[in-house]
Amino acid sequence: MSREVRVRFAPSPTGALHIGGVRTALYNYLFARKMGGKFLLRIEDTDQARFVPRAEAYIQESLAWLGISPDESPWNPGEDGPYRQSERKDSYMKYALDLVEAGHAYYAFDTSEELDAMRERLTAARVVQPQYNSITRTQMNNSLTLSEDEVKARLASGDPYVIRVKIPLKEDVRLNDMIRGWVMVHSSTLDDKVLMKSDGMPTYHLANIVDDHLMNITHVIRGEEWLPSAPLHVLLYKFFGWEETMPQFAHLPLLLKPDGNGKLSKRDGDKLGFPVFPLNWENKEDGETAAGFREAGYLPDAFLNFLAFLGWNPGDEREIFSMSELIEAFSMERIGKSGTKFDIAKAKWFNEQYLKSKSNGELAHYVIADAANEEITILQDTAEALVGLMKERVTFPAEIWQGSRFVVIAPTEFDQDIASKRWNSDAVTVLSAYAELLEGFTGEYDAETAKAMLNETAEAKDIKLGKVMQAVRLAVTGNGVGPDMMEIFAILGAEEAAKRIRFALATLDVIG
RNA sequence: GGUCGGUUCGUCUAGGGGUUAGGACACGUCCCUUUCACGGAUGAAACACGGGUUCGAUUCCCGUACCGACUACCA
Repeated sequence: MSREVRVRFAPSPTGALHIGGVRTALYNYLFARKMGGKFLLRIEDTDQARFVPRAEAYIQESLAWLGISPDESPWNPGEDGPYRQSERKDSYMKYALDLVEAGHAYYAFDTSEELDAMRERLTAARVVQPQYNSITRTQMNNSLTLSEDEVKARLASGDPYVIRVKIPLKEDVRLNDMIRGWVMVHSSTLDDKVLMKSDGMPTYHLANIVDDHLMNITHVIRGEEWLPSAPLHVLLYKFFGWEETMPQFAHLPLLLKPDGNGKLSKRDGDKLGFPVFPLNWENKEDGETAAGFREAGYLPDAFLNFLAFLGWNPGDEREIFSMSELIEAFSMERIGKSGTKFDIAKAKWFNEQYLKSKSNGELAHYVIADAANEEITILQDTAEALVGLMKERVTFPAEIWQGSRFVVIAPTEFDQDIASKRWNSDAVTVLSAYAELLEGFTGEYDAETAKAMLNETAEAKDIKLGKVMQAVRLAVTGNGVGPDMMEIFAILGAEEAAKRIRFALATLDVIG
């Protein structure tokens, strides 16, 4: 009988949540939903030195922005809480002690100076792997080398100590990773990792096993950087006698730098000019802000779609997926094994696709807000019209207002380059006649009539419309490029169009 | 250095013992067009290398190279 699927995303609140972490959260979420199970969020705050208070809220807001909603979390706890490791602190020592009792762990009193000395000694002796292991522990200060009385005395006197796992000398450790298949490691290459730190907090290795067991986690889906320590985790499950319910592991391929070498990091984003975080993050220490996808203008559903395809694909040629479609199509088997280079051009393409697919009404608020930033108030109808003009030609919402603000603000200056090439006598002839026509016009002025009237005007003067079109655009918008001219006329209305043409006629000098 | 993982167009990838090795992004060309885009069409572009196994290997096995992760009282 199979258990209900329960997965967790377990970030550390040490700063902004990296995009790779967001993808890990997404895959966990998709898997849980696909399997009809639960997705939990657990905060791994066992490192007191690196703790950043605002990071937790950042994680919460990032997931909320993308619609990755945990079924259980510090903010909506279920029955297996608490959901912060710091609040579970008391339970870890008991488990560590159980391991000591069973001979699978031991106390170690070595100071960091002694540890450094040991590593130096081993390096000098050309030991290939200087580490605290089954060989070297015999030369250190621990409950395996010290007498029972001395250990008791040290413990009683409050000497700082850690608890280390006692890795067996010779044992093949194997695990069946859902993405990578069988991975085998010999225990002799593992070291006696610290389980309990001297500050009384557990390390990740102990805490994640204890918590995953207590919280009935069935699948551990995490980044590939954990693969080397996975054998240790398997050993720990065995030592605790929890093999029966040991979760299945799935180690996700890493997100790589665009230029090919190494894990994607914060610095890459700064260097290459794109975000690596979901939301803006202000670093309180240096006062700098790391860019976020949200603030850069990425739509949450587009970003989500992009993220899902970084290492996964549905196996057919579809590319546009909503969250529910992702859930439907998702499967662990279709996650790739190799690292994925981060390609911002693809992210932009997704954003363009989503922008185009949205209604003008949905996007109008961006335009209203951007205009408001310039202390210009525009109506919903106007905003929607501007969206209609621009949404198929931009990558980000901010470009809508930028590319159409001339509709609201009549040009007072004109592109000199275009003027010097196109503002000829033909243009002036046609525009003068068109302005006159518009000034007497009282009918419905839409894109079609605007065009028909312009055509008639040009024909009457025996001038090819194409020859003067750029001049028309220049007169009305001040620019040589932009969205469909007739649509612009329709939004402006006959009166305003005439006014602008008159202004241009009075302002610009005819060439030739 | 050691352990582990990975390697199909520039990038994301499909495929998989016999295929014209497919798609998408980006790029080139053409069409559409009042500009710039959108859109449509089209082009260039890949199985890291060497050995096996096999009638046949890009696909399976081994090795090499390269890339990466890990190698803390951080996660």
